Amino acid sequence: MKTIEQLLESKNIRVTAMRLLIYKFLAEKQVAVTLSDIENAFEKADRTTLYRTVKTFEEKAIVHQIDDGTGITKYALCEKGCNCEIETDLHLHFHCNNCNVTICLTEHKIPQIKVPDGFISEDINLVIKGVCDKCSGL
Amino acid sequence: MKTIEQLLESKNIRVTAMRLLIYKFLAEKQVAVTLSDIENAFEKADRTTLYRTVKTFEEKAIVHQIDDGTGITKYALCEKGCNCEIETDLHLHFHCNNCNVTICLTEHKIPQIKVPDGFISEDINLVIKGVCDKCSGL
DNA sequence: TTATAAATGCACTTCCGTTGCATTGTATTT
DNA sequence: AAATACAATGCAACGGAAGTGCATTTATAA
Ligand SMILES: [Mn+2]
Ligand SMILES: [Mn+2]
Ligand SMILES: [Zn+2]
Ligand SMILES: [Zn+2]
Repeated sequence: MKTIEQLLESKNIRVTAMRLLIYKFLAEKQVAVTLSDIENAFEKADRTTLYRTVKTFEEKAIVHQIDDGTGITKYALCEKGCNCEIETDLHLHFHCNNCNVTICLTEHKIPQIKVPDGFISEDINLVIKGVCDKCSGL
Repeated sequence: MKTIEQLLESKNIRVTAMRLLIYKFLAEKQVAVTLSDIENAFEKADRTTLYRTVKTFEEKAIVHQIDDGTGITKYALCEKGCNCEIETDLHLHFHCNNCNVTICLTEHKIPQIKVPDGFISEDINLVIKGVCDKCSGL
């Protein structure tokens, strides 16, 4: 089991207090978070620092960005072993219309989609909207 | 073959010069357009009017909104016979990373996606990014 | 024609993402 | 340990796009 420090070092980015805190925050959350979510969790930190920290994490494939259609960018930790640098991790994302939460369905990979002749598929974004397990009561 | 006037009347919205122009503009385009695209095409018209016209078209299921992940909302005419009011028309959208164009693949419906127990799927957004037929040269 | 409601135009606001630049902090070299 | 080099942080400001309030114009109906 790698420590967070070791993870950051392995990605060649400096270990700083802020980065450790933000990583831990993301790790605790089971859901995708917005920049504002992080901002609210660390009121003392500057928005820009949080923004750039997340961007750095993204570049280094520590987190991935999620566009769930709400218009607000969300972020979630990558799975261990995911290789976002090379190709997108093609799991589904689910957005709950009731509690407004967005989660990674990492177990559910996006099926192969056939595109018309002449088109080349490089990346796929699939977001399902509906009611989540917590809200459906099923 | 319905005229545009008849279409608008059938949806219970007034036929105005602006609406006819915007409809024709959308009909000519084979690709999804942004509000800015429309703005540039009709420099004399006010942005708000264009914005509200498109919103009206959307409510009446004349156009549908497309979130292609670029962060800028795009719009395209609905197919005749689509029933966006009741349920989303589940066709794919393709975004070309080269020419930056987004198009409706109306013939390509989104396959059935299995969601985990307890989750209820109400709507699906599927965007494929890559190289379009015009750009691929295939 | 007049009354009623919808469409349009202008101004303004809000929100998110993003950048420039000065300052602080960390690591490396001498 | 001190000096150097570079990365991280904080503050301020910007830009684009979406959205709203309100006055004015235009279309429909009485
Ligand atoms: Mn995810
Ligand atoms: Mn479409
Ligand atoms: Zn929910
Ligand atoms: Zn193209």
